[in-house]
Amino acid sequence: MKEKGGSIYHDDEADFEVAPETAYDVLEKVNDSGKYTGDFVQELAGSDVSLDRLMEEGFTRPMLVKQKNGLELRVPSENFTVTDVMSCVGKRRQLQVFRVATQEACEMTMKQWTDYFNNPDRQDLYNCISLEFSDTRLDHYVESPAVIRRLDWVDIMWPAELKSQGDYPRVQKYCLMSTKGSYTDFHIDFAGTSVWYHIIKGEKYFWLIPPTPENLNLYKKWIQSDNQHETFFADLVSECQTVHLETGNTFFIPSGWIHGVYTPQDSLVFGGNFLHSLAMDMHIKVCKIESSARIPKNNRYPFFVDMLWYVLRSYVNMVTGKNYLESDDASQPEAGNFALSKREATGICSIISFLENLPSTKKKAPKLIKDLDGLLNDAKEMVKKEWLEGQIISATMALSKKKKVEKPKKVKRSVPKISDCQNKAPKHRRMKCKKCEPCNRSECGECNFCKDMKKFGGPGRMKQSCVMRACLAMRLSSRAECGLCAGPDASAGEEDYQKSLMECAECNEIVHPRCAKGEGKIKDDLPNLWTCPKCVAKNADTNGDPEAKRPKLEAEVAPPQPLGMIN
DNA sequence: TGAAACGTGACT
DNA sequence: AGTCACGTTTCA
Ligand SMILES: [Zn+2]
Ligand SMILES: [Zn+2]
Ligand SMILES: [Zn+2]
Ligand SMILES: [Zn+2]
Repeated sequence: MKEKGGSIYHDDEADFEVAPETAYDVLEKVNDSGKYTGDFVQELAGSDVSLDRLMEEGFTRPMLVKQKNGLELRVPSENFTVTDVMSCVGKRRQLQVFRVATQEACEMTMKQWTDYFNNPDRQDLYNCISLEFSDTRLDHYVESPAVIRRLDWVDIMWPAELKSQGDYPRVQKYCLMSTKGSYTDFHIDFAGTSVWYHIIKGEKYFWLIPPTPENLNLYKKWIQSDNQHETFFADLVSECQTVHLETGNTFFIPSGWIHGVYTPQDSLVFGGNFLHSLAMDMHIKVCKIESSARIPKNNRYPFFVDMLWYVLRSYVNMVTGKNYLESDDASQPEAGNFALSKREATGICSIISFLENLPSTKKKAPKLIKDLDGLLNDAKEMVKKEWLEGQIISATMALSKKKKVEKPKKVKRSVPKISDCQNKAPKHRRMKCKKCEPCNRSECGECNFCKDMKKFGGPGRMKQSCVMRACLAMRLSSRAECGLCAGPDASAGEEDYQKSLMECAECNEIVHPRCAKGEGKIKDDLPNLWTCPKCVAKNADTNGDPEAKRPKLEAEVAPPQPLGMIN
């Protein structure tokens, strides 16, 4: 995963190399589109991207859907900005970004990133392609196309019990923010995951290469070569196709496809990676390539082997009715009544042989399966039996109907304690920011609050804003004052006076941090919100333990996840 | 002064 | 936990 700028770096002035630089001009490659004449991409209407179609065709060609209607994809409008992303994920969220000039990964906060992105005078090119946001408020604004949800192994194979606890491969929802001129060199997404990819705003330019055995061999050699980034991989293969994506387009990349990405315009993209039953062989193939290339764990599909065990157990359950999952909701309805198609059986054979041949160090039971050998034996028996001839995938079809798991809502914190009930200032009403994407939407006319409005023929009693217009960054009233320095000679009106005011989430007091003594604890849910020094001290008192509140239980610590989707 | 709609509390 | 109703705040 290397990032490069669109232009050649000087290689004539130094006989020492700082870092492997491009030996070609990416823009030149973009303009040389006549050279890459493959014909793989299917252009479809959203409603044509159906489960039936994918199961029939096997999802082996990239698909382009220009208008999202029919995909049942939920995304914000093209007015959604990087600032809105910040409002959702929090200013202090750490991002992994790539510095284009040096091609190195580095970290910055969401706030730093937003300031960088919103300033048109950019000194350096950076590219952010690895913000997984399913643990943030953004989660509710983005949902993958319906057909993807019915294929994604995380949704249909991973135990719901674990997923609802946040214990699952978190690669389903990425936000990609790319500056004009960014480039991601050729790669295969981890474990040969397929990708859905929706352009909220901007443009993307893909080079696409099918994962034929020849191309995979070339790719293997190329990623292990010393001069990988001096060679434009598309020039090594016999067939490559380019595709230019624009605002509103949705793109689907099949398993294993080798692709490079250029960013012709600043762009905001939502997308996700997924494993699925139509590409079992490819997942194993790519996993083996990654292992032999010693790809670091951070850049691989998390819990891939665990996932294979869960997949195997799901098929064994569907076909034989036997259950190897230690869980309450272990069995599917009508389990035991399904057969395997030839393609399913072939894929499952790949998985069986992969799991069987794991070195004993890696043959570790996933959390909810104990009897690995029993499962393997039953799986082997299962694939020996006759499979449904001609029938398209059956067990998979049945599994695709598995219900979506509900996330536990964020627990409303702090039961009102006796100490809290005292000296609480009256709540200050916050106002819509009028800048974020929801603030600038028009009324949907369909939600409960809209229907209540007189303008939509309702009684007008509820007096609430349209749910689609819920502000992402509710601001303090413009007449808010510092409770400490406000007075006749206060410097109200100065720009900083308003901007730096902080409201305490617990006692509701509004003060300047500089006027309060002690350290407050800034909150990221709303602008200008913190726990004031007084309340921080009070909490420390109440808890007895002044420093750390409560040590996190092992189960609460998020499992390690990859640093990023590779586009 | 009127329109918009926030925060809260009662009800289910 | 979700729905509904209302007094009241804020802005223009
Ligand atoms: Zn509405
Ligand atoms: Zn807003
Ligand atoms: Zn002050
Ligand atoms: Zn406070």
